Order: sequence, then structure tokens, then C-alpha cells
Amino acid sequence: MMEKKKLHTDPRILRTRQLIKNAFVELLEEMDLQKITVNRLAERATINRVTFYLHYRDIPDMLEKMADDMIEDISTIFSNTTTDQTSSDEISWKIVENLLVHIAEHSNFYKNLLASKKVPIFRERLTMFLRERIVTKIEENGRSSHIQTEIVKEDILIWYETSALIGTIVSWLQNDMPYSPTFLAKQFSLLHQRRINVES
Amino acid sequence: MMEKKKLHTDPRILRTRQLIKNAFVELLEEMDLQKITVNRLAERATINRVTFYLHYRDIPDMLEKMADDMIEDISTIFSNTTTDQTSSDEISWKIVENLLVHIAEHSNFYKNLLASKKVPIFRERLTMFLRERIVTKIEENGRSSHIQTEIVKEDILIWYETSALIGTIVSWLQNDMPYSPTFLAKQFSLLHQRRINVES
DNA sequence: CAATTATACAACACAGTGTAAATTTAATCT
DNA sequence: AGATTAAATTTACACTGTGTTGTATAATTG
Repeated sequence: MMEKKKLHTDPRILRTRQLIKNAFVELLEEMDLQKITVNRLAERATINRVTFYLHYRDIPDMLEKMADDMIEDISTIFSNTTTDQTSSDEISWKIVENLLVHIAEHSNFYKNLLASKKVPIFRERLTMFLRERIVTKIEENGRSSHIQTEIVKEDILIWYETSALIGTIVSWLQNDMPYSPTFLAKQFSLLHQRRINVES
Repeated sequence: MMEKKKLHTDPRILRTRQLIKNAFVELLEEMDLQKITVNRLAERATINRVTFYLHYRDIPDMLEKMADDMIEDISTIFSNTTTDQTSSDEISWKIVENLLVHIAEHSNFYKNLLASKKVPIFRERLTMFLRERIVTKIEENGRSSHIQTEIVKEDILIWYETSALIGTIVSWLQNDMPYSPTFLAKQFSLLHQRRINVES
């Protein structure tokens, strides 16, 4: 525990990891993931190649750890938003908006790792994360009316809504965010309302 | 042109390419894309390593060509289905069903290259392909009622529907196809009807 | 049959990987 | 501030994978 905390406070470690992360995003803009080697990464990050191995086992390991960090960030947004709202619909609406704001603030990172098609693991992780949230949301709505669940299978609906949400965000990034986070969140809420119309 | 045709008829070429393709799908089941080398690929395909370079520049090049083949197959399904139907809604419904049947028939291929998260290019290509079809479909519906387009931006709707369709197919594959192609196609048609309800 | 072409085989220079040892540099703690 | 601790560097090594070349063999085509 104490050791882990140290890993997060030692400025040398933070600096090196940030250098690696920045270098990686930079290289992804320039070349395919397959072409990114530990050699190039270290050179671009202005660190020694051996130093890389002090932090990550190999490149796939690095990707996993970076994906973990991403989910941790997003998870914080969700838990922070949930607390200061009351209406169920208002919450999910606000959460999506905050999520989009966060992504827009780090658009360079998300565009290259999520949208620019190159590194599947980030999309996977986000899918798994959001699916859980959407599951609980759909189950809540399912309670109020049982018509929907008799027509469309719940798991198919979850697949559908999760993919639509993530895919739209990805397309939004790929097109250089032509709409504001608030506007896109409102559009999501409209698209989502369609479902409720069918239910009632 | 003649040369290209030869490439498609020479039994030696067809055999070698099929061996490479099968070996690649096999290896993807066992390991990450990053770990798949030309060495391993040639060994598994029981061909000489140099032979690989006679067909493809490198592994990324091979992936592109395989993705081209995939789109060619799916494209054929679409053009075959479109001709023998009349009703606009019936067509898209039948097309999706035929697409799902095709995917189910080659589920081993699609599960590993599309669903099992590892090779982004196949999902990209399919997204681009289906998006075009969905664009024309939405534009058709847009003609009959203009209410929808005033509420939800057309491009956002296209992002949404395309991602939902592909994402659901991917989830369906990842869960070992628990529903029949016909049933899933019907579910899509139900989910799609929601939009029409809002419009009218 | 003769020409063409795909594949096999061997060998090469080169790039990238992962690890180990000793050393330097920088942060932490009293 | 000085001693301590840990990160980063440097250098070196064995190993795997890459991409190319030259030659030989076997299958296909006209």
C-alpha cells in the first residue's frame, strides 16, 4: 500500500510515465500501432529504452495500464455526477454531458486512442464500462413498463444502446467534434426518448 | 486485368492464400495480433516464409487485402438481395437477415476478425460500408416526414444507427450467436420502427 | 513440349526485444 | 544539509523477427 502510493507521488515516475504517454499518442498520429516499437517510443519520449521496461512489461502491457487509467478517470466523472442530481433522467443526461466535456478536454488523447481506430482495447474497456451503466438504466425503465421487454429482448437492447452511444462519440471525435458536448448530450436524450415513446 | 484474373484462377495461388488466411484466423484465436509474426504465420500455414512476401508486403498489407475481400463478399449479398424485393422496408429487413446468415456461416472468421476486438480495420471497413447504405435509407425516410430531421441532426442519426447495428452484431458474435439471424433481423426492424413512430 | 510463374530453400544484414550489471542522478526523510 | 533510497542511465549480450537476394524445383498455361 505504502509502496503503491509512492509510485503515484514520486515526480520522477510521474514525469517518465507522462513522457511515455505523450510520445505514444504522438507516434500514433504518425504511424500504425504495429510500427510503434519500444525503441521509437523511448527515443521520442527522450528516455532510455531500458527505463520503459522499468514501468511496463511490453507495449500491450502499457496499453492495458493506460486503458485502466482512462476508465478510472471516467469512473470518477460518473460518481461525481450521480451525487448532486435527483431525477433519474436528468442524471443520465448530465452524466453524458460531463463525459463528453471530459473527452473534449482530452480530445487529442481520445481521438487517437479511441476514435482513430488503431487501438481496440480502449473501445472495449469503455464498452464494458458503459454497458453496466446502461444495464441498470434500462432495468429501471423496465420496471415502469413491461411492454418494451416483451417485444425487444433486453440484452439486445443493451447491445444496441451501448454500441450506439460509443459509436456516436467515436464518430463525433473523428469529425473533429462539430457539435458542443451539451448539444450532443441533448441529441442523445432525444434519441433515447424514442424508446420511451414505444414503451408508453 | 488478365493478370488479375490469373491471380484468381491459379490453383497454387488460391491454395496458398487460403492457407495463410486459415493460419491467421487460427493464430488470432490463440494470441494477440501483436504476437503474430510472418514467421509464425508461415510455419502454421505450412508455407515458406518467403512465399508470404510474394503475396503481401507485410502483415498490415495482408489485413487490408483480407478486409477488401470481406467487403466484396458482403457487397455481393447486398446487391443480390436488393433486386428481388420491392417494398423499401422489406428490403432492408431482408438484407440484414441475409447479412446475418452470411456472418453466421463464417462465424469463425467474423468472430475473430470483427468481434474479438483484435483487428480494428475490419470493423472500420464494415462501418464505412454500412454507413453509406444507412445514409440512403434515412434520406428516403426523411422525404416522407420532415419532423425527425428538425429534432435530431441527420449525421448524428446516421452515426447512431450505424454504430448500433454493427455493435449489436459484434456483441451477438461475442456471445456465440444466441439468437437466429432471422430473429435478430426482426429485432433490428423493431428497434428501427421506434424512429418511425417519432417521425409520424 | 516450351515458356512462364509460383513456391521452396539457404543465407544475409539489419532492426527490435528483453534482461543484467554497474553507475549516475534525483527525491525523500530525519 | 547530509544520508538514504530509488529511479534513470549506460553499456553489453543473446535472441527473435524482418526483408531481400540468388538459385532450384515443380506446377500451369499456350
